[in-house]
Amino acid sequence: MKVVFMGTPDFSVPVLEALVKHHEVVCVYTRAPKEAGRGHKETKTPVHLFAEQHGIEVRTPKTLRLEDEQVAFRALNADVAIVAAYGLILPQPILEAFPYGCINVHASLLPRWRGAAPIQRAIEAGDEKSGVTIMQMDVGLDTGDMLLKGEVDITPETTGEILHDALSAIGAGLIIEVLDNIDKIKPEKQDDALSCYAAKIEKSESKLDFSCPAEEIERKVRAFNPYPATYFEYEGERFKVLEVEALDADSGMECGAIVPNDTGLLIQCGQGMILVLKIQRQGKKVMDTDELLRGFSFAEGTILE
RNA sequence: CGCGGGGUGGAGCAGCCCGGUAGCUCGUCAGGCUCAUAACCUGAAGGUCGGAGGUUCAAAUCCUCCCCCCGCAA
Repeated sequence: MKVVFMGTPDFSVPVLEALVKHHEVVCVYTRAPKEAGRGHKETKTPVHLFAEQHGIEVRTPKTLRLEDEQVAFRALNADVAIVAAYGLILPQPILEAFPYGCINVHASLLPRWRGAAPIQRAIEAGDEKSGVTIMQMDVGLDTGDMLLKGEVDITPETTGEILHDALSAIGAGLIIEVLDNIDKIKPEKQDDALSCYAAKIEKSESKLDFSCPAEEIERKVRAFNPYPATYFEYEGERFKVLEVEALDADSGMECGAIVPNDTGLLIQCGQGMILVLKIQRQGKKVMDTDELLRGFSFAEGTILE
């Protein structure tokens, strides 16, 4: 099929890669390059770079609301547009531009976790399953009819990164399957009653709140690993926390207290304690906590806020 | 020109501001103690202090340039 691809981050790349292999990708839409990274150099999106390497035309409109853009889009005369974490709203004329419309690769088992950060929210909430839903887009936010799903278990070891990579790969496989059977698949409506929204992750959420139960903190650390990662502050310095173990025991000290022990960095939480296993100091690499503790020590009894 | 931290024996850190050839915790190896041990004791090996210049009687420590890693911000 003749396909237009719309996507932006790393998540989208495997999907694009699969499309390139099995179909004719005539044009790629992605977010415009922006100043990012150290030195604020202009940076192209992962999808942009991939498309360039494969000699595919790249377009980076700021919005698709303008009629000129919509005309240019339709002029591509494709069969379908595949959307995977693109980042721009698609207005009605875009959704209806091609015979098979716009088909979205969404990183959750819809109708659960519609919205921006389904991967992290699923882990954070303690879901036992996640997955990918391929759906026919409509004007709502991830409300379109579902075409195909793929599931994956969330285990106690599943981090945001692991789930992200798994879903990206699953999505790449499913989209090919959908396109191969596009005329046979029966769209299924979403049950709005079962829906929930995966709010965008705010910076402020990265800071750990030790008044929460240890288990909740453990899930959040896992969900946010490696990005944006959780942290706490100690003597004005930021320590990223990449992996913890929740302990079902209490020290009797107040929340956030560094509990004296000879195992490692132990912190009292609202209920239970956490043992920090992987940590990253500012300017340093991620390391096992006991490694850091060979040359650095946290004062026992300090209350982390 | 966005802001900032760091590169010191295998690992993690200190020393650098106030120059005088390197220290701590751990690991490794050997020996000892012990019923035994990840515990303890004794000893040993292991570093051109990221690289190149410069200043100086003397630089890990001061100056210049380069390479690499990372945090914030975006």
